[in-house]
Amino acid sequence: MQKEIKVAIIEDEHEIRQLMTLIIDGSPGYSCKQSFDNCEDALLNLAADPPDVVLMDIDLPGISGIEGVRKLKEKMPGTDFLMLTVQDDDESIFNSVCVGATGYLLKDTPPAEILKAVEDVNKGGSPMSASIARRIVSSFKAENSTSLSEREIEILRHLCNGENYKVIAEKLHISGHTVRSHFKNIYKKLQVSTKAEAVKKAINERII
Amino acid sequence: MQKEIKVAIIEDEHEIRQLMTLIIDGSPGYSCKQSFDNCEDALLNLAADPPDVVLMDIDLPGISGIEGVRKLKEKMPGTDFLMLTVQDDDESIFNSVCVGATGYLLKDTPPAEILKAVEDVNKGGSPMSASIARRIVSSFKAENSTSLSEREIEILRHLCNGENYKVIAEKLHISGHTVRSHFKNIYKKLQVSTKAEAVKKAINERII
DNA sequence: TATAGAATACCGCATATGGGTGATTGAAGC
DNA sequence: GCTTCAATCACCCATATGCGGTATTCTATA
Repeated sequence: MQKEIKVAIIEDEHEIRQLMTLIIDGSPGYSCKQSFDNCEDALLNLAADPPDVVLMDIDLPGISGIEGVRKLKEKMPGTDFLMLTVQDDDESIFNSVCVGATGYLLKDTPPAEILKAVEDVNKGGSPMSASIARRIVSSFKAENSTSLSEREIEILRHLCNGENYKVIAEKLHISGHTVRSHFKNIYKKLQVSTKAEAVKKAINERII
Repeated sequence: MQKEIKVAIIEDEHEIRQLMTLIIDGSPGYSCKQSFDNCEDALLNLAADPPDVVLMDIDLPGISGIEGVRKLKEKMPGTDFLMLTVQDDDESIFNSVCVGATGYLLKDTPPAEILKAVEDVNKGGSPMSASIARRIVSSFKAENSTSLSEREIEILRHLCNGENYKVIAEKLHISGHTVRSHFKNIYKKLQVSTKAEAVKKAINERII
């Protein structure tokens, strides 16, 4: 058997924290010697003996779990963070993974699956509750069908590289006037009126 | 028990296809009455009786599995696609989820887990092999270290909404001059020189 | 306490940009 | 043969933008 997986818990509700601690510490292959009811204490004490995996709640008094991951991750880059929360809104999910959480479980996850998730994280995976995974995967899906012509997409691509009309015109061997005409049509089709919006839309809708 | 989950397989290797068909069709709660060794045939026949889940290989003769998902998804928007492939490069993974695959398994996944994944997909999840999930989650992680101040990030956010200096100034109750000063600093820090580039960088590096 | 950085504010200048309008050409489709 | 549309080019005008400066205030933090 491999080395025991060292787990820490940050969770403000005593009952849940104690229950989780008991479950983890009582399971062979896992240990949980550190638990906190807020991020501030964790920030002061956790880095002294970094765990392999941290189970992190989001709705905490003081520093939120998301902010906590960001700060703790700096001190313990080798530790994986697994969110364990009731929050299932997009903002919480995406902010969590953006700051470095490697997994995201909802609190209705049965204990056996939480243990499996901890092991999974430790092995290099990213366990997520089914609905969370779906949302993350869906976020990649292209919302196709913007009726931009080939040429317009080409120009949009140049725009995204920060090139101005003149440069684009030179690269495409057309006049600046033409580039501007294309831009006007692109703006109309994308329903925007500035370069900034066009770039945003181009990236978010994966046109480019 | 719920309705049987109807599964279809698209996989060019006969042995694997037959084996998978047998495993799925032989498992209670699952049926597999349709299997193809290429996307072309699937495109002609599958939509007549859309399955719940399609297990899709990527490396196929003719139309690739990724292109196949894109085309089939148009015809059968209610069907979920689960990639089952040896390809574990970033391009395959991200292209798959971008065209609409809802799960991604590597071929070394044991049959029991494949069955579980099919069920998971059908329930609204997005099963992924551990290393795949990690890669997708990691793709969100902000490569921090853009030392933008809070205020600068706030201004960048407004920029991404297509607002110009004047509008941003009004919204933040500061003068246009100040907004422009902030922009200068933002450009310096991001090493860009236009709004378009700034927006691109802001989105790609998830600063906003 | 000294220093750095953040946020604020201002000036001037050359150029880029967005809006409006209009025209020609060639290929695709009816 | 006619229509439509993408692609090309053109002009006018008001404003926005990027770049070069300079300066004050406040707050961390070394």
